[in-house]
Amino acid sequence: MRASELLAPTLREIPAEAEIASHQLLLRAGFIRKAAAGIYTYLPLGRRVLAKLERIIREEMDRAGGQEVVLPIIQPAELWQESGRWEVYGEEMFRLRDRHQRQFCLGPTHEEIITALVRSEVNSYKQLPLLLYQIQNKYRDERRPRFGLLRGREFIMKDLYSFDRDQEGLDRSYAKMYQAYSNVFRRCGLDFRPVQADTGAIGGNYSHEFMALASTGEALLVYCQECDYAANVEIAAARALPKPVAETPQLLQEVATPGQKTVAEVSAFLGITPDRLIKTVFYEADGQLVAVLIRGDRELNEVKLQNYLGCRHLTLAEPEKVTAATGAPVGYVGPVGLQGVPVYADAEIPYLVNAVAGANREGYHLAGVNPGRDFKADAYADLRQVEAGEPCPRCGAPLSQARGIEVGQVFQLGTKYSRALGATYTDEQGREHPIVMGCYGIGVSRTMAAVVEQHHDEHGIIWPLSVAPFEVVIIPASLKDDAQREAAEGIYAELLAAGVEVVFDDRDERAGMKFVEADLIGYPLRLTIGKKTLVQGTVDVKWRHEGQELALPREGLVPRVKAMLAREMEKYR
RNA sequence: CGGGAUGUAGCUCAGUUUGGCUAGAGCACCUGCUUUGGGAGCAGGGGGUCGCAGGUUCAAAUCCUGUCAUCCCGACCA
Repeated sequence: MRASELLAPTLREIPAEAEIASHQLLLRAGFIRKAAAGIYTYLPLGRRVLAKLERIIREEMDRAGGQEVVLPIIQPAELWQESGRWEVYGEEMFRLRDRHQRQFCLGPTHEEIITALVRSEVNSYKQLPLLLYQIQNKYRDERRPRFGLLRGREFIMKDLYSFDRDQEGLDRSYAKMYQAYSNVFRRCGLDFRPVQADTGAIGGNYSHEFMALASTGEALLVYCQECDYAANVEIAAARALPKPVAETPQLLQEVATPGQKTVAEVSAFLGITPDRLIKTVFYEADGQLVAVLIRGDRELNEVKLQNYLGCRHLTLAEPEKVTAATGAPVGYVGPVGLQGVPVYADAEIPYLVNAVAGANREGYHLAGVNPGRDFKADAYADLRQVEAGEPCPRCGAPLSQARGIEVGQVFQLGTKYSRALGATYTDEQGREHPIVMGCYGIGVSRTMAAVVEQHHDEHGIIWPLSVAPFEVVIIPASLKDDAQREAAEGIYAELLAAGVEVVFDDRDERAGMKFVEADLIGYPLRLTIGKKTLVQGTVDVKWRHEGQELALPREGLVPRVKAMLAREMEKYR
């Protein structure tokens, strides 16, 4: 490709809308342009990176036994009504009507449509297991799209669905995909970690997320330095139980705490540490008010709470409802004497001795609160968020914390969709069973952004060779110099003939500008031809990810470059 | 959806408080000359319904009302 013909419009300045490195650099280097909030156009360079990612994904999916299909983006409402998700998905689904007023949606995911296909085409155990996948646009009308490609409303996803006759079959499919995903992300050059994950609204019972480690990631995860335990904090189990306090239980006593409402205020006012407080938080779980108790220095984990309660919707209760239930405003509520509201306490709560909690009376707290004696919770459970440094639930070594970008997730769905949609098979005895399903997603466009988050410097992107839009860029220092132009043209022709993906920067621009742009775009390998190198019979060769520039002989250059590329590519196998 | 902010040239922004000349700058773009190993210099040039719609006024980028869009924080979420 000649740079003079390549549409790669670079921006000198950082677009005001972009906050994080991947968004800024993909815009500046001319890979993407925004069409609307959360909706992007991929320019030629961006399209080439996507193609590289997709190729790696296809190879790994095919190797694991997957078969590629293309499912429709526009899906009929009936299927979603059958599964019950037409209502559940709510505002996040893009909906539309055709000219006959029939309802459709733009597919936010494809479980329904693939299950419908399989129920009509698969009837026998002889047809199982089956792994079907596609690489397709997905549509989710996010309330708040952000961070460029990391959270869009239209995005590219690889989704594979596995169909097995039983749980053992699903376990095998799941293991295959887990391995395939590890291969994909390793080949993309990502520093990633699979973590145990919540199964969320999609349902199912077992799941891992593949996290690309990045400080800009939206997900928080913990992992063990000693063993291979790693989990999203949403579900990471808290195992640390506090040491018993050797203190004599005292009498319950009301203390005036005028104007002191938060944990920080109350603990400072009373001169105690926050871990002596009981925080009482009210939620509405599918419309029912519940009280949750947690130690003052801890954070409640809403995912754990929701999973424990088994409710569909969980929201913080309105302050008015809290007051109606307790007789006191938020900030002064507590478990002692609380009536008519189920109370769920974190597992640490029973270890507290002489704690402080709200008195259910404005301006007052209770001291000397002793769980069990002064109140009884309806249930105790692990409801708090795990923190860095706590012991690993598996081996006890300290946990570390990191942020990650969720680039993939694997789920065991079970029979949720096959039952809802009637996808069954007949076994050897002629009995009918629901097909056991799994689903496995990779955010392709998000992966592109994640790679940039991990591979960039102050000058621009540093693409891993495996996903770079081109492998090599050729920069002649001056095109006006016929000798340089001819030398560059010759190398370009040879590289093309050798099957190297190469851009020849044949634009009549200053060399400095070409270097700056090449660094911004992130071509892995750069060949520079100048006056000096011509005299020496050499070409300057430089990896984008290294500082050192090498002067290699012009003679035998192309085979040498091919060998360098092959060696570099070994990193991504 | 709640809170905050911003919409002026392709991009980054000034001008809006206190209404008043032909609406500005830098970058980008076009032409010419010079330059040519890290986003060149000089000269000339093109490009703007000031998001949109109403309103107030002799006069609106500027004030008022509505509306749309975009971004940030939060809530929510495969």
